[in-house]
Amino acid sequence: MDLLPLADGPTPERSDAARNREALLRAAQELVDHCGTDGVTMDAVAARAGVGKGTVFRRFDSREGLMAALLDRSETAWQAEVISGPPPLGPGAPALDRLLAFGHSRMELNLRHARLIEAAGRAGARSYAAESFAAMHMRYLLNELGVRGDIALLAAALLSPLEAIILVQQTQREQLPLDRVRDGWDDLVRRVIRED
Amino acid sequence: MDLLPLADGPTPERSDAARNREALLRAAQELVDHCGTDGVTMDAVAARAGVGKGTVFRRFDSREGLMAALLDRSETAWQAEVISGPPPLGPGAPALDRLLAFGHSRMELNLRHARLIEAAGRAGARSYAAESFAAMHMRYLLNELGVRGDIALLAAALLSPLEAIILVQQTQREQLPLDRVRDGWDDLVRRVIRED
DNA sequence: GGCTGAAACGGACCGTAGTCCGTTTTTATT
DNA sequence: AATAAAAACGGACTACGGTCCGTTTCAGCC
Repeated sequence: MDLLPLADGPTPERSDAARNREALLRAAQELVDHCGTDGVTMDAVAARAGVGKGTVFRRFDSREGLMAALLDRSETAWQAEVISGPPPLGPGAPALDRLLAFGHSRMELNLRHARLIEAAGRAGARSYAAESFAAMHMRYLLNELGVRGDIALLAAALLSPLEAIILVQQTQREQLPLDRVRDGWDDLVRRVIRED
Repeated sequence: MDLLPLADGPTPERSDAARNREALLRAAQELVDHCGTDGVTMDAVAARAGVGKGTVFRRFDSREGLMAALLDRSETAWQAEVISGPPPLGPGAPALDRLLAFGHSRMELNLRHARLIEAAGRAGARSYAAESFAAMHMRYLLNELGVRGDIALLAAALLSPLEAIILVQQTQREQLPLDRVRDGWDDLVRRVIRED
């Protein structure tokens, strides 16, 4: 028999490629921290990582892809909290409490990374995609609550107002206090899930 | 006494400026029609309108601003329908019927202009801004329905799922039938407005 | 170690958004 | 009609995202 592993998916990354990916992410993060999102030019990232510009594009496809990769780190950490962190965000609390905590937490996360999310454009569309973790978890919680109806669309409806672009509009341009926005979302949730 | 008119706002536009604005909008629209949104480069628009590139930026600030100006025309037509068109979108129908018609109509509009809206970026943020016509009308209808609570936020919550970026995700990437998305929104509305 | 093919690299190059400033046009005034 | 200030114009110029392709490096095999 041969030693080919059974479908290990796409070819594993070559060592220099992996090294450069790390260096590039590092460099990009540092640029975000020191110079803000606008300071993250592809040339600057390449230079700081000590590689050629072509390499940046080879690894991340586009500036948006690079931004999305940056986002992905905090997204992963957040997912871990939802899956196995302390309640009420993590498991152990009643479903409604978890749902509200989920929304509040998502709200904070999206606001904190608003500029990065914007810069990631469509590549940063990680909330509202049905296959996204956030959408799946939202559907799960709605199910737990015994909500009837088109769960997928209800989940999307509850996630939409948590999108960074909406929250920035409300809290920054319209100067609504975050508390009020949060309470408004809670109210929305209660209206959506209540029985007749 | 002097003849200064009482605050006629910002200086009126000079004749050549007005002429060029028209020519530019025309040129941009033609480029959208013939070459798609991507074909609308600032150089192409300037060339087709027979003016210099600097003029395009002077009139519209940025590519996003130009796209937003294009959008503004259909937006205005739509507003006219809502304000004075035939029911149920226009006045004369029961508030709930108007609200549902409003959502369906907005959904179609946003989907039809999805690419333009994306290209307009933040300048195309005409739906979810509280001062926007759509938000104001939504608040008005919710009031008519006697809905209690934070009307401004409820309006935003009902408008968010109608954003082009969400609808494109649902109908194109996830291949949900438009009917289903529409029904989902109707369901959301009924849940939100119903009394306890 | 040496070979080989595939993968990765790098940086010159291209297209486009946006800026800048010297020149031209408009409009109000006399 | 002449004049002058303000506004608008135009196109060369810059910076950045993205591509291309000749060169280099890696990994598996003898």
